Amino acid sequence: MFDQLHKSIQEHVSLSEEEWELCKNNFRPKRMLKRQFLLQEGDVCRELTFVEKGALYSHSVDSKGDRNVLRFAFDGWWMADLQSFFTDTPSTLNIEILEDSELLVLDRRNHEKLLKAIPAYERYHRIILQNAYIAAQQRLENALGRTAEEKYSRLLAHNPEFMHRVPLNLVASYLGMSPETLSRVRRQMIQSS
Amino acid sequence: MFDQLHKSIQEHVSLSEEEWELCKNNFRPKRMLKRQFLLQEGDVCRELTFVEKGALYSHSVDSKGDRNVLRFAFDGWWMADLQSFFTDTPSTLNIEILEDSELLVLDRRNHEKLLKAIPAYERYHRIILQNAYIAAQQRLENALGRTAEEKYSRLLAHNPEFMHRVPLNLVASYLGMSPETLSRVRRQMIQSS
DNA sequence: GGTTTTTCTTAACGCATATCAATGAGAAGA
DNA sequence: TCTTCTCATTGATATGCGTTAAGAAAAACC
Repeated sequence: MFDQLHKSIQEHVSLSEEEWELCKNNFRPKRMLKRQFLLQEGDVCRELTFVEKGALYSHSVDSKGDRNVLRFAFDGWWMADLQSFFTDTPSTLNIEILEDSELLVLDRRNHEKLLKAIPAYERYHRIILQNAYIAAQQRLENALGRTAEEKYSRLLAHNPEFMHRVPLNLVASYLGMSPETLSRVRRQMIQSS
Repeated sequence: MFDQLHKSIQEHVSLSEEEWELCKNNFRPKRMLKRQFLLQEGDVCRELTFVEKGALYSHSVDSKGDRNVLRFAFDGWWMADLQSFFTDTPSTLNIEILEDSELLVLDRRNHEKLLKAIPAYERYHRIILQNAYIAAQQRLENALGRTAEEKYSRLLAHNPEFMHRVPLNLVASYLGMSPETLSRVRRQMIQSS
């Protein structure tokens, strides 16, 4: 039930047995089914979510009513709207379940309790934020000023797993292109190989 | 010389007098002039840079030889290629000085020393990474699937200071559009107001 | 197994934005 | 002051990608 979380933390820092007990007791397990919403636009994001098993994605809806996929999260990843979570303001995002999932959720009071109580827990969060920030920068680099084909190639190179677990129309939105364009790019790349 | 850094840290955490002394003694002041490069593509980014006063920007050069602006940094902001810094691998980015600047630089050994020695320093870094990550997510949200006019409007709403300190062609690149398009968008918005 | 729903592909057409080319306006430097 | 850069603007043309619409394929459901 807590395997992935334990693994994720141990990859970056080491916790004593007691610290780990304290830590995991603050999380609440939660199962959710495909198509359910973990967070709806307008609600405050009150919990950090760790994905033990499953798949989620966050998206915003723009003025034309189109979905824009912001990110995905799979086994061992975190998901939340940090902006809403830390400022206690309504979220502009939706978080939807893609595959039936086992989640671990942690509210802000418990998160802050752990940050204060366990220095290694704060270090763990610094490190994963560091990595998340680096990934976000690289995604920006790939999103700005690139052709549809380049974006798709880079996705294949860096996140091939997306193609197996996520419908193509969501991948297209994640890449900032229409499903039709992604389809055309894929055909061209298959033919010329 | 260390005013901005002191202010930035105090805004998020509190350091004792000794801790602050220890902290600041690990930074090295550095002056740089407009057009100089703080980091060149291919070199390893060996230092975190804090901008006491001035302006910088980072950019990558794509396959067609075009510059893509990744971000700017002004008084009180940090700048580095974290990917390169933490993995000790060659950077794909250039960091160039926009205005004559006073910088404070910190190498990795000293950074890690401070992280270990001063818990509040690690907390400070967790918090600014959190904020940087939130900003990066919002920038992605604004970059994907928006028209040129929407992108510019949102920049005016959220980062109006960019327009005063940065040439328009760099702003255009930051927004992922050509300078000509930015120019036209601006004209239309002036006329219709 | 068959029906319904969702996802994916394909083609025709149009538009937003890039590109190309030229001019103008400041700022920097001699 | 004059010259030289850099940066910004504008118009003409080209094009990549979105949009629309239809159908095919695959998955979900009964």
